[in-house]
Amino acid sequence: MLYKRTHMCGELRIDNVGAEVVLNGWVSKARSFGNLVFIDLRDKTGITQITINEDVSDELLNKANRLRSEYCIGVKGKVKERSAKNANISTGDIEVFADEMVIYSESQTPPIYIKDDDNVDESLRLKYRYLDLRKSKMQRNLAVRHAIVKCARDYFDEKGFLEIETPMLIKPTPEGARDYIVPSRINRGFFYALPQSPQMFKQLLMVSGTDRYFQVVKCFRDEDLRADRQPEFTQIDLEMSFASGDDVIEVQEGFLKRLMKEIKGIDIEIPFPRISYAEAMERYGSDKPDTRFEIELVKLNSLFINSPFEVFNKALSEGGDIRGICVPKGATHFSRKKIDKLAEELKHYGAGGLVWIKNDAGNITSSIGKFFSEEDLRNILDNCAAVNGDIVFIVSGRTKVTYDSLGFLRKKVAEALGLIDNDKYNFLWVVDFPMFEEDDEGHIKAVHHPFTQPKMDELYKLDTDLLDLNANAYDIVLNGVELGGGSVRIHDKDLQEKMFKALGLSEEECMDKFGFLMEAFKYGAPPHAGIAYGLDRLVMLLLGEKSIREVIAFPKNQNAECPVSEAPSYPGEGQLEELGIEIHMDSANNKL
RNA sequence: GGCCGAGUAGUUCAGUUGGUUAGAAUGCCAGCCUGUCACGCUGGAGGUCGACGGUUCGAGCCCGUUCUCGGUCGCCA
Repeated sequence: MLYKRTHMCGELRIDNVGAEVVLNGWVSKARSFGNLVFIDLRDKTGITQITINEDVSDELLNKANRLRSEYCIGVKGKVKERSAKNANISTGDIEVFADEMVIYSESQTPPIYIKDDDNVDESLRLKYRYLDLRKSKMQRNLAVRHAIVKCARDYFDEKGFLEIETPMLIKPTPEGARDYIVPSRINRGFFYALPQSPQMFKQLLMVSGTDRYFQVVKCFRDEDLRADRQPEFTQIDLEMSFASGDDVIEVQEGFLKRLMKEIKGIDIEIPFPRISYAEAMERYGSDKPDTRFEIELVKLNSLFINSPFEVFNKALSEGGDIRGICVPKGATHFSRKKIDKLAEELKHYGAGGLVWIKNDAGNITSSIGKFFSEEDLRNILDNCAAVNGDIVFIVSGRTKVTYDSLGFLRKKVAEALGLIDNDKYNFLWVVDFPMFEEDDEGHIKAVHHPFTQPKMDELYKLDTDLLDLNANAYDIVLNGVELGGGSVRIHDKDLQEKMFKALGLSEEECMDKFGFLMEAFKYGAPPHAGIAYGLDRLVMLLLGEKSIREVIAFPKNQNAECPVSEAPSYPGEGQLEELGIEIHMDSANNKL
């Protein structure tokens, strides 16, 4: 039996009093007085109180007394005004007096509570995700995600973009992140890869004359997980022909402005500020700076030439730097113990130690007090614009170490001191990324990807100073999180070949990996540029969530497993045999 | 792979210096209850203290190993 519902559980209001209604949903809570039973009936829209007493029939009352949490039921009844109203819920003015009720299915005692502030262990939530998703917060998160995607589709449709699907089974290109590999039965011994991004196909679409492409697309990377990183994630991916970087940025600012208005009801100012990668690193120690608070890095090298503190001398003589940050009103907040703990955390970033100087009510103290006079210490404080009550933290070492440590530290202390305004949405373009960087083994690799066009006026550096060459690339950053990145692409075959060569790829490798793109570039490729957003991160930020798992229906756990279905699993001998695949048992983990 | 944190009832947690039968809240079960909405009252069930090993007269607690989960660094063109 199925009752055809007339309303959702969050809909009925005082105006509906007197109406005969039918509701379907789950028992959120049953409160029984024996001869009077109240049911909080829940669906994704809210809760309606169902009232059942002995006036109708003993059978109905008995059935009501059998109800337990999460039973799935249908109710027919009449809307009445409540004698005791509940201001906490939207339907609190009314209740439905049940005439009939059907129990669609019973429920065992659920392993997690279905309420928003339930701080149950995350692995339990993920295992019983279908129960977790019954929470109103999770339903809201899914709805907001939908609204964001719809907004993107509407906006880009209006701007002349076509949503076009690109293949999910593509050629493995083991550059950068690890691919997920899919065996082919028809081509035994050969494999597809799941795309890390639709990059090359969207460029082919530009060659195809599609002009403006976009796609809401799943992407896959077989790398370790984080709170903001899942092995399968969704991008809003787009590409524009005959477009400069500025053209792309302008369209995106229109999108993000509209998105913020539709989703958050906030008017944000465009155009967004733009800062260069070099400036972002120098001021914030990060290529995705959170600009909601003022703390900035200060380079202090010149203050410590031939200083009595050997550690700083060593850093300078090895070509490193000394940088500091001033934490306003931090002098009393940071005890020795807290500072030691921070120093310990900074070791992750390669910092050998953390030097501090406090101005506590005019009283200057410092971890390097015995090396410097009070006058010297005051001079350092002045250079960091520190005033009474402030504390200055200083890190020395390789340039990257000072950036990474202090970039982390400025965020850490801002959080600790409550300096971050959570209602602020600071969008920011970071531009002029370097084209190449050196990894630890001294290999040259692309910072962005090898299809990124260099700054054309710096092109000569391809032959002289690769590491000094900047890319025509841009990242969109919101509140310290990289929301997306894009670039002007190379559309010239010769330049693309030069890029591959600079990356140390042989002609043979290039043809094998990227030959089809190079081939396409022989037939009139238009200048083009694009960008891709991490949808999950975007939704996370707009909802104020700390993890993208909160905005993904069925996320993977830290071991990249699906806790609901228990993927991945062993495919079975038959399948493997058909694919011509043999598992070396000693290399497989002990789950086999 | 490294580092940090966590693992005790279905769930969230407490558990003192190593000492009798491991507690609380909530949930669950039973009974009573006609205006609750964190309903109330009475009673009850529920534990391999993640696992293994060691120290000890005695281990939830100390030591070692290991497993699981989360955070993070490496990694993420």
